[in-house]
Amino acid sequence: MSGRESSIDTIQRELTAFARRARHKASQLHPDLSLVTYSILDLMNERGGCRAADVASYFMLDKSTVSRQVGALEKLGLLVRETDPDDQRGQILRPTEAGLTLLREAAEQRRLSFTERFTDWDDEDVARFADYLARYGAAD
Amino acid sequence: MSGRESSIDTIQRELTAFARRARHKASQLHPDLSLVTYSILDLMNERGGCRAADVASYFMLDKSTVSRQVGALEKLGLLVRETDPDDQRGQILRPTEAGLTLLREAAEQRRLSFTERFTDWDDEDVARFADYLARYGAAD
DNA sequence: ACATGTTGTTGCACAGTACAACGTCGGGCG
DNA sequence: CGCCCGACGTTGTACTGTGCAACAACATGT
Repeated sequence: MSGRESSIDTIQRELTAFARRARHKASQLHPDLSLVTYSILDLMNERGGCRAADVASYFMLDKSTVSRQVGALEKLGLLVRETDPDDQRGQILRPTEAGLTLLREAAEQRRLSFTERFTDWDDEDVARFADYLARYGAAD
Repeated sequence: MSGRESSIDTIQRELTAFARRARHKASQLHPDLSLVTYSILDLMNERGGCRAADVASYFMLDKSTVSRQVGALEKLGLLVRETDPDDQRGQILRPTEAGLTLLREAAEQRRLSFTERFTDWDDEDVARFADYLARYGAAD
């Protein structure tokens, strides 16, 4: 197996292992926000409001799943939905203040944890790693 | 926010997004092997046989979860368990021939898919990306 | 105006997971 | 040696996340 192939194998394996651990770590990091709900809130926030269909396609989730998650988040008062004035079928999702606060806290927790594990990396390596991941993710 | 911090943010976000999509993609790639069972088989294979406790700690799973997954894999004839001669409590898990075959096929599917998305990366970048991921994963 | 497609909701079923209680075995300490 | 504690795995129970299918409401093009 060539060097390139074995590198690709490593990438595959490491990313898979990461995925397998992610749920557990997310629940450790911010117990009141699951990996899914965190991701959804985060996307809504970054996009400045978005529709359920966007969330579904971005995370490759069924729309029914998103519908329920959104319902749960709304019940918790973390987001609001407004019917899209331009399209009465759709609705626009936005985090509430409470949602934003929770999101910020969770992000802070995550950042602490991530920062800690990069202590022995120098800046250039961190930057390059981020670039590679972004490049990889962009094609997802 | 410093460049380093924003890089760490990117890493965080990309890894999380990846994790959210992983299950779906795994089921696309090899429908008869879930992300979990694939990972477990793969670990057993790479370690040349291992105990359930190893799997649990490696993937941060509860031992009951592992026990059930292993049970399922055994029922499918993909692995065998032998009681550890050195410690009658434990058991050593090994993929069967059928398990190895399935694993090889799945790995091939994955490799194709991964290879495809790295077509426009040059060798050095792929190698460095792999190194970074391995380094990251080692601290997990 | 009607057929077709898009957006979200609901009913149903199932996989994956955790936690707790338990049986079994191994190892250290009196 | 005999006991107790700890490690390994299994089973019962409950919950979350997920997908698929059927549906309702709205939009769009002909």
